[in-house]
Amino acid sequence: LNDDQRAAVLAPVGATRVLAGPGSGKTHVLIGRVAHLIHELKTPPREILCITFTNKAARELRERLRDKIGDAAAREITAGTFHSVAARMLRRHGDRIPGIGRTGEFTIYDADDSKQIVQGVLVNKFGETKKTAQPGPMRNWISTSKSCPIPPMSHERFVECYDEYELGLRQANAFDFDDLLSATVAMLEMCPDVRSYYEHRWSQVLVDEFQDTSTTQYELIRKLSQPQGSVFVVGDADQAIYGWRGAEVANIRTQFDEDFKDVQTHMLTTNYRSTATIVEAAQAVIKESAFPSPLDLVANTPGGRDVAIVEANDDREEAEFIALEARKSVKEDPDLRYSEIAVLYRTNSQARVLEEAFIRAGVPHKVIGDTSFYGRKEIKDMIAYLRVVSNSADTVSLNRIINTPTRGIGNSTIEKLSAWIDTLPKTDGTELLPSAEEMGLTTRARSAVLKFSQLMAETREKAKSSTPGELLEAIIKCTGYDTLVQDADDGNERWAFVQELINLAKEPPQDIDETIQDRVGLEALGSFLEGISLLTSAESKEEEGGDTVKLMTMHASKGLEFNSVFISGVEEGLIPFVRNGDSEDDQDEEVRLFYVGITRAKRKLMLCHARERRRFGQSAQPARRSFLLDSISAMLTGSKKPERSVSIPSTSRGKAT
DNA sequence: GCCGAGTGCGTTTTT
DNA sequence: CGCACTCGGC
Ligand SMILES: Nc1ncnc2c1ncn2[C@@H]1O[C@H](COP(=O)(O)OP(=O)(O)OP(=O)(O)O)[C@@H](O)[C@H]1O
Repeated sequence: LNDDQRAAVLAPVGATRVLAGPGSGKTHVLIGRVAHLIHELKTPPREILCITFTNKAARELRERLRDKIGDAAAREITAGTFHSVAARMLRRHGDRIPGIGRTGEFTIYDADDSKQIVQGVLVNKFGETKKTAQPGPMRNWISTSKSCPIPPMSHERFVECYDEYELGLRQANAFDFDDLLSATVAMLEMCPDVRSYYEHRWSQVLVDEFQDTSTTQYELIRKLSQPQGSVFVVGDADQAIYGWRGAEVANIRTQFDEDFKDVQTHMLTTNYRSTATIVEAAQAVIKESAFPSPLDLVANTPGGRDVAIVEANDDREEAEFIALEARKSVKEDPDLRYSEIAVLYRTNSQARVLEEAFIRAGVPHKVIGDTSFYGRKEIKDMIAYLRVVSNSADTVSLNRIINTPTRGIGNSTIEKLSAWIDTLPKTDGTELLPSAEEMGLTTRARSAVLKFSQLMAETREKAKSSTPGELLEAIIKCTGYDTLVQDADDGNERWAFVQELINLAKEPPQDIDETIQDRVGLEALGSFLEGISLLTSAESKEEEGGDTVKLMTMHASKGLEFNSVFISGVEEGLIPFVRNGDSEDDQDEEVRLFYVGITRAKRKLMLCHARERRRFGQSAQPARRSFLLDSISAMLTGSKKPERSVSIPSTSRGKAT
């Protein structure tokens, strides 16, 4: 550690703010701080809470702490994202919130699940038809008004729908993503005993990537850091890139200073990651920001010819260049591994061309942030089964699987069934399935329903002594889902996905602390489902994915570092991304995003752009290189290290048209 | 209930 | 262009 880093680590207990430029070693400081708390200040490890941006970052933090503070202590520390930590708090104590109407088995609803609830509201309460209902915009509005301190304009109808939606969630014993944070804050406000518990449970709170915290998250930190006000936040306003989803840069800039007592601020400005040329390029970019932070970054490594601007004729050639260049650099440098190379882009849609090029070139690669696995029908079905077992009130999931595979419970039966349920006295929903005896259905439909409810009852019984994986295997067998999948045309492929999920469900659960946990039973099932709901784009099925080039958005690259970085599509309109009705703040965030991308590179940076790019499918649109490259290019030519400008000649690669 | 053909629409970033 | 979703025929 250098002097500044050490000073931050050794800061007295209280409110500490560390402004850490890219590559300045904020991870080291965080780890050093935890070790200091434990070793010097004798903080019990279990009283330490670390909030990270992804769960992967949390695991890595714990891993690196293991060497410093030992295995036992590392396990006891709580480390996770805001959402994971909040979910955990709600499971344990959420039922104490007056009128909350949820149990510890609540399901976490993602945007799709929420949309289903909204759809139900629009159709059943607002007289919309299945076709006319537009749940999407309504759900977005609800979500923003939940997480926004100043709710957006509210039409009457929205407010009414909001209330019905809330009711729907409650009846389903579910929270949506936004609720996880707001309900937790409400819990701490309304339940003094719970608040007191957590204040003692976590006496030391540390937050990474503080520049991207939302108002609600900040509120949570304020509450948890009481009564000592002992909180250690680390971040960099220049790397704030999540304003569009409610993050407030003001939290790190000014709010923290105002709200906490005697704040000590430390600045880390030595960049240990990148060569001087890369740091200069980054600075040339952040100069374009209207509100740069006061940090003045200094490189620790001399620069060379390690930044290049590359022009290609079109997006395909750009992609091909990147794939071949990646292969070449690994061939030429025996120390360079594919996993030390990253390709960054602005939009996920760019991944396709790039991936195609990597496949053609035979270069091992992995697209990070690809959530299509969990979007697959068979995977969603399996998860829905598990959810219903875990939380029988989960109507969205129940609707999904009640007739999958088909078992004679069609739409009309479901309608009659739910009409019948509405006539029943309100229950908490848990008795919903087993008591299907007296409803007015045909004998056939009734026996189908009874058989199903019996199946679910048995499965729930089995869940008490099974791991999620074993349970899943049992469900697949007794529902006949295996034959359903295997008999399909693409059965083998789809069955492989199911197998993958089973394997995942057999792995030991990963939690925000690693103290002993049951591997069987309903609680283990709940953890498994929660883990899936709260997966971040950084996490994937096969961890890390071996020695492969990583393809991801610049957003997903936050906090990572690579020997070589390619940035694809540095063109007007794409980087920085321009949409109509953009505010100045929005454009500033685009500049910061590019800054984040650039500063991921350790030794080599290639900024690529194409002269034309296919938008979606059809016409190739002409493209100009981004103005953000102008200052970099000027800086490269101005110095003694001339820009290694590469232009790719048109290839004669025949397009079979 | 299932499957295939046809239609319409979309690309900003994600917990 | 590719996909998600609908509708009509079986
Ligand atoms: N005192 C030091 N001496 C040498 N190398 C260091 C020192 N501190 C940090 N590093 C190295 O600097 C690199 C960047 O560290 P780290 O990942 O913590 O950056 P960071 O501050 O989190 O950056 P960012 O904000 O961009 O994510 C790492 O490779 C780390 O090993």
